Amino acid sequence: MTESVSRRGRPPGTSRRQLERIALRLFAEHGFDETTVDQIATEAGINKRSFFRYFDSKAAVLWGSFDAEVDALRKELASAPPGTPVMEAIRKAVVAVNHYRAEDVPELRARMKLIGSLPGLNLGAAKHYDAWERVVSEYVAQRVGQPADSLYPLAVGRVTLAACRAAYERWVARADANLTVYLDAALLALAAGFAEHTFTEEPMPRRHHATP
Amino acid sequence: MTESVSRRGRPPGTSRRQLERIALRLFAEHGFDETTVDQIATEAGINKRSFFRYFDSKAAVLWGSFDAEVDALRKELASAPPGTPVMEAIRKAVVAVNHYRAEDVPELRARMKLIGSLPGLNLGAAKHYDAWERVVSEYVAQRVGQPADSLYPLAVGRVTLAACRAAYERWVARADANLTVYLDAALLALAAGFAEHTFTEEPMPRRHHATP
DNA sequence: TTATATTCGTCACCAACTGACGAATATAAG
DNA sequence: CTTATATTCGTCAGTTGGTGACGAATATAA
Repeated sequence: MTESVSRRGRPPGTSRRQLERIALRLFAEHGFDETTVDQIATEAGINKRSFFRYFDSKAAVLWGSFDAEVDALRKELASAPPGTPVMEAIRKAVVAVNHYRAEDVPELRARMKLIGSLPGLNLGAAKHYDAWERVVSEYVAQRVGQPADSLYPLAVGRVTLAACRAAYERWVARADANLTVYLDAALLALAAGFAEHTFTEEPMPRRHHATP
Repeated sequence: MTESVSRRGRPPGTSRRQLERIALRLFAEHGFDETTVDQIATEAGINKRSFFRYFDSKAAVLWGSFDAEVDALRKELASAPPGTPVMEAIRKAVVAVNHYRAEDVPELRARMKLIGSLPGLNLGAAKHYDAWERVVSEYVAQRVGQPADSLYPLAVGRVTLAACRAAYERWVARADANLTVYLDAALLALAAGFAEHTFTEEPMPRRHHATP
């Protein structure tokens, strides 16, 4: 579709997307640590060295869509109605960005499962999380007229991501509800300061509901 | 002082603490990535292989005191007055655990600086953070009668750590205030749901105040 | 003196990366 | 058609973190 009219030079032997698919499949089959870069590269018909020309690291494969989401979140926040309370705007933006087409959900779930549950998936996480948090922090900074690296914007950024990670984890564990239900519940509770009266039941899956 | 009456076998060539000191110094001088395990081991008069008998990984050196703090937090929460609101109890426990003797502050600061700011210090972080979060989650779970891996306890654990990390980062950046002031401010704002009226100034250092 | 426990150093090895360099393969310019 | 240039590729050699195996070193206990 987005055919870049064929440039000069030797054509690529594969694509980022293709490597991603192969890697995710191997990770799911044999585990992350048990899958070597050599296996992924060989299966894609390229050399190990070339794999690292597509991805900075083995773990970076898992973060492909995450990075794109960070951009989406930035745009979503930029177009938020100016009157909205901060936490409400953040919540709505996060929820909006996390609507996925039904066909994309299985891969997303596999990705999150690897990122969240696998031992040793610590690697490279903070780098990407930081970008996510910074987006929120900068929005808060702009809203309240403080530097983005001052305490409150920083804290809101970190805390929001933390709440989302908890929501992701529950969603992955139960595998039966709409992701946004969990995100919304977690961020609502956050905006309420996690006061006791917000500790009701877990949000209940109402069956899958298609996203527009 | 805690002289373990001299056991059998060949005596250790060095100590965890000694390796820690050497490593932190080298990290500060040349950076984390630029310091090899071989250098640390050689400087301590032992072999690279023996280094890994003291620490599981190179990054684990930075987390020595952190792991101890997790235990302290668990105990602190266990002895919290039952009537206290949850977020208040957590806040007080976190603050209590983070009182350091003045002489220990410089090393703590160096440690946190490496953990928080250095590129590539992502490694192994999640593993330790998880332990921290789980302590809070389990407390919340017990307080509200839900499983520790259900959404709200999970979210409170993650979110609390996130707020603390933001406080740590500001404290490291400004290097002039008492750590607990930042922690307290961040957790108070969290308990208030980060509503706008809590976005005042940054907490102000009142000079260092000795901890009992 | 001998048995046993504990740490140590050495060696061999794997996997994640990285830099260098020339080969392969495409289009564009002459 | 030939040549220049761009782009990706594979190979290779090397560094570093990390692990398993095994015997040597060194202490106390029998």
